[in-house]
Amino acid sequence: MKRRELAHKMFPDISDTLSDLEQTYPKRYLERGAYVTRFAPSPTGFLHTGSLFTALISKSVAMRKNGVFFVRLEDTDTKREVEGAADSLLSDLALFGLNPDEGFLGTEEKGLYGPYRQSDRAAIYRTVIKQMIVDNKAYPCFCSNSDLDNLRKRQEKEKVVPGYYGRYAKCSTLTVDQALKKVNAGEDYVVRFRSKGNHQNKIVVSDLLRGDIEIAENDHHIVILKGDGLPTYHFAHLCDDHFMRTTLVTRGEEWLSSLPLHVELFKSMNFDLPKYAHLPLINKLDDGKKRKLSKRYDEEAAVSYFINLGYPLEAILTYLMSIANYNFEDWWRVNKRTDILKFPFQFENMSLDGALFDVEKLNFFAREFIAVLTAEEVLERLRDFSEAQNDEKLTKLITDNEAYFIKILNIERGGLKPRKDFTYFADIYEQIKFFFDEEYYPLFDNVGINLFNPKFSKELIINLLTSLKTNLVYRRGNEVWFDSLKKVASAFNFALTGREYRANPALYLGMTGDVAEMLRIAIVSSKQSPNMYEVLTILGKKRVNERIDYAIEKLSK
RNA sequence: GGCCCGUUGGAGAAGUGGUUUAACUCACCAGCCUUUCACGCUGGCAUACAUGGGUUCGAAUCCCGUACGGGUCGCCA
Repeated sequence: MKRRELAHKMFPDISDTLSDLEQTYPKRYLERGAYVTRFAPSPTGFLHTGSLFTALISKSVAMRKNGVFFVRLEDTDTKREVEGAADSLLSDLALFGLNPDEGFLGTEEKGLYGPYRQSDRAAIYRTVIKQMIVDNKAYPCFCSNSDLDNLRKRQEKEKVVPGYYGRYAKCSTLTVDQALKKVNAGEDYVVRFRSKGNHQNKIVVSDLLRGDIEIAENDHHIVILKGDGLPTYHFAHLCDDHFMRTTLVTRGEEWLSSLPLHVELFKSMNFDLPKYAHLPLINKLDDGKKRKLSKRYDEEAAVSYFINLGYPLEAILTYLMSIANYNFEDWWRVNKRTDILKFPFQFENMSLDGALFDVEKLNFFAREFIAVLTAEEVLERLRDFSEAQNDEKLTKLITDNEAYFIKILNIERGGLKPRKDFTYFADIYEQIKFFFDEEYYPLFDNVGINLFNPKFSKELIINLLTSLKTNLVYRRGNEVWFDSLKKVASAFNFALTGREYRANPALYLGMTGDVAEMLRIAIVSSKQSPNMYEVLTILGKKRVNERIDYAIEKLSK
């Protein structure tokens, strides 16, 4: 048989058969209703927010019924491969706790269905293709790039669908002898799938999210093996998801249009078609228009953007899940500290149109998340963050002042109404740095000194601060302390309450709040701060007085 | 352009023919609380069912057309 000769000539190294592969990669034993899903990134850059979304859902679905979630590295595009991308993809995935049950893990592989890196699977692809050549389901194509360019131009002129199909599929009509001759002559070739489809026919394909979709049959003779000997995505999908026994393919909506092709591929090989869930894309609003998040233009497209700002990773997942399932937020409200993978994600509860990425909502979840951590947990994470960012100054500061940090982070933390003022970890030190003298003094020089209300004379402020220094009562609680402040204010003819002041502004210089503000500026160099009594207690009377003295000194100039 | 998917207030989104004068969450605004901020509470904003036909006693919900948005048409994935 001539075709066998051709196949052997093209793939002399292959002696295995399809049934060998079937035996090597047997069907998996699974619980009823369990899914085998996968995360299949190509190492062309950092983890994309959309990929994380897909991975989260794949993992959730697999976990539900003791299925399998595995990672396969799709590294067949050698031109676009980025050094180190595979490792960072994997480490980011691990950071998010989306640990695979099996697959490509960087330095090693786990599982019986490997190799899990496509560049290591050449023998498998070649075995399948060899059989396809024998069965006349595929053929070598000798068209050059310029041949294809010309074809496209011609088709554009003729106003027909561009592509290699039907009467345009020149090499599909080559006889086996002709092909053999070219191969023997050492001509370059790719391998194409011989489609039997008819574009006029409609087929029904099924998607877990969208239901049945009526769509034209594929009739394109797509490339399945590239000139470099590596498979294209479509063909790798066929071989890998069959022999890795994937039962549910979760991928972005952009793949929906190639589904007819994939259906034909599986059918032609008599492989069971996996189920598909084409997930909505995450978009962003750009100049009033909605568009897919783009790696190149949108900083929030790369998960690393949020990692570098120190967003709690749980919050990112929480946000993504809130996009994924409408009933998630209800669950979350009572499970704020529960592993998100415990949430029963369901495809039925997913909306079909791509959501706009909303940083504000992410910030909300992030604040909520940090607010329910203990001070120890916050510090632990702050330390991890500063180490990850190579912030030696902050790292050392934390190491040298652990107990102090804990006190600071404990202000108004805990209880039913915790303070919610940290959104991400890069934010924290900025907000609490006034607690450190080396930060406070320059801060007061640059900022604080200018914050005093011009309504009051410097002399008055100095006198008030001086009085506060000696008359404030610490150690007996917030109430007593604030009473002592009121007493000072009152002695200087400030109204006790805003209401009294507003009723008779002519009678007073100001109100207690004004005095509190002066003190606050002198102590924290800002008009805002957490509860002042707590701040003062943490700083200690000695340092408070030093700061007041400093403010007085500066005001006197 | 062909094909496919989608379309409920600024964002996410509930709703599957009558309980809808359309939930809920974020954002925003106001008031309360309050020594500031944050929290919390109360209220509000937002002319929200793309549009035109049809089916029906009745449509956000079913059908058809149109518009708009997105995706895809590679030896990229």
